[in-house]
Amino acid sequence: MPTARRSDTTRAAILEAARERFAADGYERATIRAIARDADIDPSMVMRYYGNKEGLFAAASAIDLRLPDLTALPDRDRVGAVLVEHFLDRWEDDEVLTALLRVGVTNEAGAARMRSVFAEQLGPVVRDLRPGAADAPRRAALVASQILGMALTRYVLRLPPAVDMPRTDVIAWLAPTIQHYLTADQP
Amino acid sequence: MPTARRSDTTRAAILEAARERFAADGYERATIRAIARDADIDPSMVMRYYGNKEGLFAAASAIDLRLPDLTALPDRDRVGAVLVEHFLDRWEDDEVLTALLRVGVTNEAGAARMRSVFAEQLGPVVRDLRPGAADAPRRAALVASQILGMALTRYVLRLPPAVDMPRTDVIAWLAPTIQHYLTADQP
DNA sequence: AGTGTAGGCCAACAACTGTTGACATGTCGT
DNA sequence: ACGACATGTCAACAGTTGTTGGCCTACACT
Repeated sequence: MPTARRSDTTRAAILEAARERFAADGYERATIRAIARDADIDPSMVMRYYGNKEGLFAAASAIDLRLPDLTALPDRDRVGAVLVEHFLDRWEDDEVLTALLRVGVTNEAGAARMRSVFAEQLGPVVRDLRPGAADAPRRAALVASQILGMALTRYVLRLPPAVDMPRTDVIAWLAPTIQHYLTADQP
Repeated sequence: MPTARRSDTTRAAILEAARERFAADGYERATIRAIARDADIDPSMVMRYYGNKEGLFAAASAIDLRLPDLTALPDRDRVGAVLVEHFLDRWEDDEVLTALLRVGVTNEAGAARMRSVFAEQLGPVVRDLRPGAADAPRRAALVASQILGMALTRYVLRLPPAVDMPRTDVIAWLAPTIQHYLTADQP
């Protein structure tokens, strides 16, 4: 176990500033200079600690969706609601998700990271829900399409009706959709 | 009626190249120089005809969703399927939609354009479907969230299961969702 | 035929980008 | 107290960006 280094606070400040900038501006417009200014350090420190801009993004975009174990849910009819609720929570308290979405749209490394996050974290959760079903990845992609679509319209594009919709209404509308994608027979 | 100018072919070439670049690269990485190179003209011509980069984007991102009149549909239960099919068509033969999506995520002018397109084109179609209903904008936003979410995962992020899904399967899965958002009672 | 003007090209600008290396400062073990 | 090493600062680099103004060319009208 590596002992705490004196520079850890600087590293952390850089990461936090980077996450904010990537989330607010996307990859290109989030400049190393602006990130360094936010973190109150010299731009060259970013290079020293993270190699280059890609390395910084890789470090800043590490994320754990913290998906719950849906098989442990007493009421199997509520998996859709639970999942929507969980994603709304995650999106609202972790700007990395918005950063990932913004960067993934214009940067191939960001898109790749987005793909692997969903394949490695959402995929297994969906698979465990219907053991032996070969179409689990497809169902996971359908879930992702609705979840990401709502995040896009509500938190990034900010379509007024999507922004104004109360959280409970979002859950009420989206839960049956997600439930359908997860549990319905193939149409 | 203004007579055809000699420069119209150049203007058109610039617009076409701009649409391609914006769709492929987003706003920041679609440089005026690259667009000019594609159109086989000098970068200064872009400025002469469109003022600046923002003006070029405004001109290149004009779009008509060509939404069908859903009230004229004989079978009211098929509005969801018709809409999904229509959007898949539009997305696959008009790169402006991808450009709008890519730019809207990192550029405020792009996001504004996206908002107005959906408010002015999708909004009325949804409103006409349930006359007198006050929640039409909300339903339109829900439809937008699912449509844009699928476009995002399939055409931009390229999640493999979403890319591999045959067109007919996409329609079969998404149609009930859209139908629900358009016609279900408030949950 | 001559001329005004629209169309087009070239070279340059100032600002900004990621990135680098040299140099100063501080901290720690000895 | 001294040297080694981590931490931080400064200035500069080469390249790219949007944008501008001057200049040349070819067409259209009288």
